[in-house]
Amino acid sequence: MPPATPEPAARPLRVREDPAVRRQAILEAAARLFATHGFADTTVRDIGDEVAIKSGSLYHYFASKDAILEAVLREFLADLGTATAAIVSAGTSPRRQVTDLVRHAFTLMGERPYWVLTYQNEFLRLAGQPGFEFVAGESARIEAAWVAALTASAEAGDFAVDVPVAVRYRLVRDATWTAVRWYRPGEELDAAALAERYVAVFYGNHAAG
Amino acid sequence: MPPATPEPAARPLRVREDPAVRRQAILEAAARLFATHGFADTTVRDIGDEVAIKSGSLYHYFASKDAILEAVLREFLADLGTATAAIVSAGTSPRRQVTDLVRHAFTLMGERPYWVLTYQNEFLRLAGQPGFEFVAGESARIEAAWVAALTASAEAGDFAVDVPVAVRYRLVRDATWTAVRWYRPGEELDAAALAERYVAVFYGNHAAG
Amino acid sequence: MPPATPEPAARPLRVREDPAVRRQAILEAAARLFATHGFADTTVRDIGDEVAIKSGSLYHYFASKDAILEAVLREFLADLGTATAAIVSAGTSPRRQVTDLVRHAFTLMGERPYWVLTYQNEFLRLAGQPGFEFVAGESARIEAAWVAALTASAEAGDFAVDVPVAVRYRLVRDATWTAVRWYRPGEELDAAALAERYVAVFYGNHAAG
Amino acid sequence: MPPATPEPAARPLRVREDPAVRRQAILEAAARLFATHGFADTTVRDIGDEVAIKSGSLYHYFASKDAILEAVLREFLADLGTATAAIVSAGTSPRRQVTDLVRHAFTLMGERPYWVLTYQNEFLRLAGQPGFEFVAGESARIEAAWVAALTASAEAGDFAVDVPVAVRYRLVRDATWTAVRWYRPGEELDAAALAERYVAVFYGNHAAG
DNA sequence: GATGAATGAGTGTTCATTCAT
DNA sequence: GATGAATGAACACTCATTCAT
Repeated sequence: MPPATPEPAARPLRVREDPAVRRQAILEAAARLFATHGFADTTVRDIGDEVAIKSGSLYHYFASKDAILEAVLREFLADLGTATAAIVSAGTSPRRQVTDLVRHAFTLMGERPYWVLTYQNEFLRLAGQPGFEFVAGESARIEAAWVAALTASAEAGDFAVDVPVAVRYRLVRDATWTAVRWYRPGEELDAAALAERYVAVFYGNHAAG
Repeated sequence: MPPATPEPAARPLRVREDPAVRRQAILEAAARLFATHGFADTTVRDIGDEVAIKSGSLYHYFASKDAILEAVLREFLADLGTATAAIVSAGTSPRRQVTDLVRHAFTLMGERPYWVLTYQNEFLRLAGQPGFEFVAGESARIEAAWVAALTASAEAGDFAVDVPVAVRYRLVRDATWTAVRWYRPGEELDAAALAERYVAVFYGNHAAG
Repeated sequence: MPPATPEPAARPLRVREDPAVRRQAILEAAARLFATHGFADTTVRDIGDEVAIKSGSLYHYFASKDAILEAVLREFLADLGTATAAIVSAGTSPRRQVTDLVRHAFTLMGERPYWVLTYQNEFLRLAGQPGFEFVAGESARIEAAWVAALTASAEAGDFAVDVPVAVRYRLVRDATWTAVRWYRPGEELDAAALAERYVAVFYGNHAAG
Repeated sequence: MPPATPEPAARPLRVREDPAVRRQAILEAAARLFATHGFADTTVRDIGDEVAIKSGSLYHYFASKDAILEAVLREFLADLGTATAAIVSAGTSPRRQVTDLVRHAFTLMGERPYWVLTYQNEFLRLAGQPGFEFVAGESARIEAAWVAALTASAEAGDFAVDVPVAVRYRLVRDATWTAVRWYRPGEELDAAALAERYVAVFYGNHAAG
C-alpha cells in the first residue's frame, strides 16, 4: 500500500564511502568486465554501474578509461613481480623455485582470474602503446626469473627430456598461465595439487626426495 | 583447353573479380584484423579498405559484421575438424596420433595464425551467444578426438608421468595452441621440429623406435 | 481529417541533394551560428538542425567541427584576398584604392556578415593554433595591401592630418570592419554611400574632382 | 597612522584573506580568462585555479558562472558610466569632451583590457538575455553621452567633414574601442598621444588654440 | 568559508547498417 | 555489384552545479 502522503522525491543516497575503497572497487569491477567482455567492449557506464556511480564520477578517480586499464595492469604486474622475485631469491633449489612459480601462478589464477585475463588479453595490443611501456618492461623481468630458474634446473639435470630453454620456457609458461581460462578453485584439484602435476609433466618425473 | 571464342582483349584486368574469390579475400582480411586489433576494434571500413571495396559493399557478401566473424570461425573449425578427424581415424598408434595432432597444430599456426588467434580471442566471449553455438559444438568434437588419443596413449603406457587425462589434455592443448602468440615459421625450428620437442616433453621421453 | 487507413511509418524523406550544394549550406549555417552564438557555444547538432541532417552526417562532409570552422575561414579569406588583390593592382590612384577597399568591405559586410563576424570573433583565439596558420598568413597579406594603399595616399599628400601609417591603418581598419556589428544593407545609407562618408572622414576632406 | 595595538606576529601570512578582496580577485581572473579564451571556453575550474581555490568554493561568492560574468560587466559599466558622466558634465568645450572621452577610453583599455574585451565579446550574445538587460541600458546611456558631445562639436563647426552624427558616432566609437585588440601601454605612443592623433583624424584637423 | 565527491545533461565523434542511385 | 550519403544509437569525456562533511 502506498503511503498516504507522497514522499518527497528521494534524494540520492550518497554513501560517501572511503575513496580508496571505492577506487579499488572500480579496479576490481573494471578488471572483471575487461576480462569477460574485452576492454573495447566494456563501456565506462558498465564500470560505473558495477560500483553504483555515474560514469562521469569515474573521472574523479581516473583520468580516462585507459588510465583504469593502466592501473589494473600496474597493480597486477607489481604484485606478480614482487611474488616472483621473492620466489627466485629464496635460495631454494631450482626445481623448488620452478614448482613455487607454477604453484603461485595457479594460486593467483584462482584468486584474481580477471586480472590475469585482462593482462593476457590486452598484452599484445598494448605493446608499444604510449604510457604502457611498463607492461613489456615488467613482463620481461618476470620472464627472466622463470628462464633463470628453468636454466638452473636444466643444468642440475632435473629434466627427463632435453630441449632448448627457450622452447621449454614457452611450453611451461603457456601451459601454466593459459589455465586461467578454465581453472577455478574449489574443483577436484586445488592450486597446489594441480601445480604439482603440471610440474611433474614438465620434468618427466616426480620430484626426488 | 582455352575457349573457342577469343576473349576481347580490351577487357580491364580486374583482379579478384570472382565473387567467391572476393568473399574469401574478405575473410582473410577480416581474420587478420580481428586477430591483430580485436573484433571490437576492427571496423567494417577497415575490412573494406583491405580488399579495396567500400564498407557498404561488404553487405553484398555478408549480412553483418557478426556474420563475417561467424564465417571465419565456421571455416576455421570445419578445416580443423576435418584434419583432426583424419588424424585420429588413420589407424596409427596413439602416440603417433598425438604427435600428428600437435604437428598439425603447429603447421596450422604457421599457415593461418590469424584464424587461430581469432578463434582463441573470441572463444570465451562467444560462449552461449546466439548464432555461435556451433563454436562450442565443434570445439567439443575436436576436444574429444584429442582426449581419445591421449587416453589411448596413456593406456598404452606411453607417458613417463601419470596424471588424470583431463589435466593432461588441458596442459597439452594449452601449451600447444598458445604457441600461436609467438610461433612464426622460418625461425630456428620448423613446425615439425617444434612439435617433436613438445611431444617429447609431454611424454617425458622420446618416441621409441 | 486523418486518412481512414493509417499510413505506413513514413520513411525519412531523403532529398538527395547535390553534395556540393549541401556542403555549402553547411558552411553558411555554421557561419551564421558561429557568428551569433560563438564557435564554442555552437554544437554540431545545431548545425545539423539548420540543414536538416543528423549531426553524424556532417562528418561525411567535414572531418570535425574544427574543420568546418577552417573551411569557413579559408573560403572567406580566399575571397577577401582575391578581391583585395584586384583592387590594389588595378592601377588606380591611391585614394581610389582606399575607397574601393572600404567600399568592398561594406559590401562584403552586407552580403556575408556572418563570415566576417566569425573571422573577427575567432581570429585571436586561433592565432598559432595548429591547422589555422593560414589565418594569420592570409590576414597579413591583406593588411599589407591596405597599408600600401594608405602609404601611397599619404605620400601623395591626400590626408588633411598627418599620423604614422601604422596608426592610421589601424584606425581605418577598425572603424571600417567593426561596422559589421551594426551595418545591415537596406537602411538609409547603402554600402557605397557609407563607404564614401567613412573615407571622407578618414581623409579629412572630400575627394578632389 | 598605524593601529595602536600591534598585530600578532605569528598570524599566518594568508594573502587575500578578506572576502571582498577575494571576490575582486575572482572577477579579475574571470575577466582575464573570459577575454582570452571566451566565456564558453572558460571553466569555473579555470577561474578557481587562478585564485587558488576549488571551483566549488566559487559558489560562496557567486551564484553561478553567469553571475560572475554579470558582476564583471556591472562593475565595468558602472565605472565607465561614472567616468563618462564626469567628462560630459565638466562644462568643458565639446571638442574637449570628445577628446577626453577618447583619451579615457585608451587609458581604460591600457589598464583593464580584459574587462573591455569581455564586454565587447559578449555584448552581442547577451542582448536580450534575461538578467543582462542592464548591459543594453547602461550602454545606451554611455552612447547618449558620446552622441551629445559629438553633436555639440558638430554644431560648433569643429569638424572638417560633415557626416550624419549617427555615422560619425559609430566610426569614432568603433575605431576607438576596437583598439583594445592591439593597444598595449608602454609602446611608442601612450594613451594620451594616441588619443590625440585619433581625435585629429576624426576632426580632420588639429585642435585650435 | 572550503572542499571533494557526485551528478546529469550535454559534447564531439564513431560506426554498423540501410538504401536510392 | 558497388557506392556515397544518411542515420541512430552509442561512446568517452566535460563541466556547471550541489551538498555533506
